[in-house]
Amino acid sequence: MNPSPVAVNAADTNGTTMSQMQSVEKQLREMILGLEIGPGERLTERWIERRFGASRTPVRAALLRLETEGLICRDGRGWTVSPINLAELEQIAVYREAVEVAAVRLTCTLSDKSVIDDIEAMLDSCDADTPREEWHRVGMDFHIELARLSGNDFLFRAVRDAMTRLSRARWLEVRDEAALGRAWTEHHAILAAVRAGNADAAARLLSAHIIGSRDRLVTSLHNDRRGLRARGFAVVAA
Amino acid sequence: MNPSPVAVNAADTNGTTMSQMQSVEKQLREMILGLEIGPGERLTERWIERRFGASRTPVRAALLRLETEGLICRDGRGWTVSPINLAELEQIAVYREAVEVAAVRLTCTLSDKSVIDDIEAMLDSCDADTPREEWHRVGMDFHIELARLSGNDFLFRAVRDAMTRLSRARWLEVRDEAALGRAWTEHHAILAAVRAGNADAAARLLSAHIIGSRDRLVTSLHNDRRGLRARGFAVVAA
DNA sequence: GATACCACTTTGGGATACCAAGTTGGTATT
DNA sequence: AATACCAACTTGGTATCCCAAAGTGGTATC
Repeated sequence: MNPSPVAVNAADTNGTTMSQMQSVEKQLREMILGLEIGPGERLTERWIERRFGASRTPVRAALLRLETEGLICRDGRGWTVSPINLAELEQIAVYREAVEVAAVRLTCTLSDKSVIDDIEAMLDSCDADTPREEWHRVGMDFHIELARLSGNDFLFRAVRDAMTRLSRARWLEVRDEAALGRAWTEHHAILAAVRAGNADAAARLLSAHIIGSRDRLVTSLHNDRRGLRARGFAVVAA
Repeated sequence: MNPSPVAVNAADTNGTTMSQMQSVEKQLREMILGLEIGPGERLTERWIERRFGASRTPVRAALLRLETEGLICRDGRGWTVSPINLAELEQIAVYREAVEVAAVRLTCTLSDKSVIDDIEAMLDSCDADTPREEWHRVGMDFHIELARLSGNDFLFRAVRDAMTRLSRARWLEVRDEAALGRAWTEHHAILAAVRAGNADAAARLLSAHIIGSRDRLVTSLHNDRRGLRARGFAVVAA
């Protein structure tokens, strides 16, 4: 994490040049989500300026946006990468349960079930050789894409934002292979219920999946609290 | 809406001076929600600078925040006050139903029911002499405060933000006195169910209330579409 | 009269200068 | 050695300046 005073002007997938603000926002978000900047770490606008070769105007705009995402928070005067907050993780799970269940119930009423195939293909793209990072991403995208199918933008954004907030914690989790396989199985079961148009079953399975994941996540983080703190990560107890 | 080049540095309830950014954000939000700036109207950073006597940095920060609230949106190059979008209103109602029902179910499990009294008192503070504007505010705050009781910050914020987005539309609605009384009655019925700890009943009543309100709101706006457009308000059809 | 063209204005994006408040490190005093 | 104090530095908040691009209006040409 050494400042390199080199302007990096990223380009989006269309090849068009992003604004400095978007560039800084994107890169900083990736550094935070990728734990290159640890939870609880202090941020100064000046450091970000030098690190990304941008001036303060786009840096501050990016910080404001990341604040609304909950990835950083004000620390009196100054900015801090949001700590991992176990109480918050539990609350998010309840929130997710509400919006994801509502979304999946909507999705079950859809006539066109073919879009389910895309999600199933995404799940099946993971096998024993797939790196953990990819499992992690697919596990998140499953929930996000499933919510997108509901057609309700607010439910979709709620799920996407909640998964973003959970992302770092899920990555920190000391997760054994069995847990990954378990999630994979549960995801498939949920999809099967959606495909059958069985809203009640899909809702029940999804709800149990979310709450179960939460419990394992919180337990895992709680047990590994010391290890995480030793790595310099701020973990706030529930 | 004439620019008056006078710096207005508002103060918050603590008497401490707000930053320019907060001041601009607050005042601009009030102008938008109060329909002093109509839905669909164009905004320029320069106009806001002059209007509030602030410079561009705080103005741009305020605009970024209001964008995440959905009150304004980018218009290519430039900003526009978000139009009233009937399709969006319908989606928000589904979103509200999900989060508010989840919140009220949590609230029903609370042991301390005395906090319910505060909300009931708020409802009862409205009578025949109360101005419409106050009825409007209390009607929104009922839902927000009920969600706050759940103790879940994400559900609370979701409800608060959704109500903010609905605010302008509800204010535009051509609402007869009977509808106001109807909402008041339904609010009381919901509170009674919560007080009795009857989560299923509370959920059912709240759900019906939200969906019923949505249908009346959308119908009202749809019928009055021409009148609203004549007032210069952009209303996007569902 | 219609249209192509060009100078001028306005706009948002960015860079930088300045300021007040808060830290920090060193120094003089006890 | 402990402490009170002060100067220099750092930081976020703000104002201002510059720039490229998009819009605008007038004009010359056909």
